[in-house]
Amino acid sequence: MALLSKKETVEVMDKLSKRYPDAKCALNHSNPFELLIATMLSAQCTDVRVNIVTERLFQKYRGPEDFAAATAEEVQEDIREVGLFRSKAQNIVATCRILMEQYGGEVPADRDKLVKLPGVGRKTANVVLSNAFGIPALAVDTHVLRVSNRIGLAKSDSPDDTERQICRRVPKSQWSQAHHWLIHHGRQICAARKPKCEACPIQEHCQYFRSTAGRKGRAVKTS
DNA sequence: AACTCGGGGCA
DNA sequence: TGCCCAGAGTT
Repeated sequence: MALLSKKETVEVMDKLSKRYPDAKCALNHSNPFELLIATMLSAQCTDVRVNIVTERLFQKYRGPEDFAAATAEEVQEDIREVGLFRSKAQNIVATCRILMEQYGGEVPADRDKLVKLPGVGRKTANVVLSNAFGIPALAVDTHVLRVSNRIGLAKSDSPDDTERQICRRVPKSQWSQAHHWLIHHGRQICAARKPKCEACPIQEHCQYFRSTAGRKGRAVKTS
């Protein structure tokens, strides 16, 4: 099965953008520091209140200097309601102290430096690089991998290869948004287990849908 | 590449 | 309960 054509790719991105106009959610921070913290907080968190908690957090802590001066226990209490608060509070405080001590209170626009921060991995680093600094990086998680391969935006089990293939077809100006569209689509519609193909905006472009049409209800291997 | 830690959501 | 993550860190 061939990859999507350039023209089809443009149409798919257009439809996803119209379907998920607010897909950026909590990650819509142009400020690199707030984006970094918001991304760390929302990682592995499916609680929609994470957006509210994040905004509230930035009311209290204005910058890395405020987090660096706080205790992990204090921050933990501020983010308690969205879960995973223990390690996250520690990581946020530790990361901010490093920012203050080693990077002059600024978030480094460098992947190697970002992933050395406690609690910051490859995916968080890519989100910050692409969204806050406009640096070519597209974080490929399980959702992006699955959706991309189903619709023919990529054909690979490797996140790195998939990233390259997507970046080769999607205009650079859409990289950061494409990431959120694909993730959002993967959670809301193109789920691993029971994909809601009947509600899919890009159904006619999807190779997976064509290959499974008329076989609804049957267990389908998805990965 | 495979495994562990981690807390919540959901069937 | 068991299974699954808008991951990271370690081996």
